[in-house]
Amino acid sequence: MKPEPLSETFVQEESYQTESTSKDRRTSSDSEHNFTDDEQTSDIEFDLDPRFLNTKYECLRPTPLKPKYNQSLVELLEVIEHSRELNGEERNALSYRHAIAALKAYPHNIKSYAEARKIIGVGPKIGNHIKEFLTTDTIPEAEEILASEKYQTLDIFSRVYGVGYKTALKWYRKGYKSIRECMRDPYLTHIQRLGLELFNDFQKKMSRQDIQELLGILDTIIKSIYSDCIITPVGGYRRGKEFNGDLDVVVSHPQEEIANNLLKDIVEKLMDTGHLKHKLFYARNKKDTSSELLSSHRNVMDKLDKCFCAFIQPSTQICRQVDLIIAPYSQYSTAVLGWTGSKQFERSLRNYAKKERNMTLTSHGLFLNVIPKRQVHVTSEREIFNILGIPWVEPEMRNC
DNA sequence: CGCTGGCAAACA
DNA sequence: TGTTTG
DNA sequence: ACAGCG
Repeated sequence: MKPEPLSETFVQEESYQTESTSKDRRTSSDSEHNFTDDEQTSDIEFDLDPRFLNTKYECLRPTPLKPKYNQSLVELLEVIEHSRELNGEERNALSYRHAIAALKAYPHNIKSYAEARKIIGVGPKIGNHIKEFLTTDTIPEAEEILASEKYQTLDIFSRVYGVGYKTALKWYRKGYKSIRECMRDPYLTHIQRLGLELFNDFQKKMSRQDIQELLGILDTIIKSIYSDCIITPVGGYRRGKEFNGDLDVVVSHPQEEIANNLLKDIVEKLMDTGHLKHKLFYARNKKDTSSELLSSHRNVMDKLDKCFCAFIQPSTQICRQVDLIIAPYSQYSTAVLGWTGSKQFERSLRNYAKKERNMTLTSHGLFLNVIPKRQVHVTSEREIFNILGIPWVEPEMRNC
């Protein structure tokens, strides 16, 4: 559990923590011109605020939910990012996400094109958008996107559970303009029909209080089955979001045999008690205790069980999306880490593990990529950070 | 200039 | 296998 | 119609 040799990419233990207490001592930010060195390319960050860790790995620095600076710039870039996603331009969207994540973590407002371009992740194209923003206070392309009927329609359709950009585009081309029209489409999958029917409820955000109500129910019911289950809310709720579209929960139990059958038991009970209305997605992995098949002894290659549910919230009677994930005890910490997100934080972590540590991180384990692949046993989130040699990042600061 | 970019698993 | 999910 | 890296 000791940190591996550090690659000097991250050093600063301080300047790191939730920062704030911004005693603006000489951050070079006010003096809008650096003194001498303009051409002194000797070192990496000249102009950049030294509190900012300039890296392509978002997981190495804390990113708040709401940026303190560059907020409207971030919102506009997010419009372009989303538009790229809706057009299936995945790589392109990813580039915007890198730039956005950096701006959210950046400790003051960007003041110039040159400053922006020094940030890893901001290249010529996005740099130009920022330049436009600095003079016009908006980004023309983002405004055009927001005003376009196509974007508005695709945006709505793609929010339906079971609908991605391909289906959204298909419906748009058929001339549908509303959710109601989509419901008459003759080629709906079962899940899409459900998604359309539940659309209005699923669009309603849950307050933290709403979520606490649901957690109370889950806690009571799950513990009535096995009192020593461990129940951990993850997802946006754990990252501190005030309002959430769904609730993700990781459940585990110290005894492997019990954990193996837990999902079935929980789902049955939730059905019996009338809380669970629909199963949107049910993944049950063969626990395959038959020792004959597959690899050598000690196989234990079970993956997570999970069930994405439509769950009635008693106080409001609104249907809520609740994602239940059952993890064997041995995979509990990687499951919690993996399901806490954000999506970009996960991508970054896994990419870092692979590229910088020759390891593979997934929600069901941490592996060393030697031949054959060897599992690294971990028992806590902190231990995973330590092994990867990454400074601890609070869940509330994983919002990249 | 060419390659990579996070992943696994269900449904139709 | 392609599409979608978290 | 993106950006970084080797």
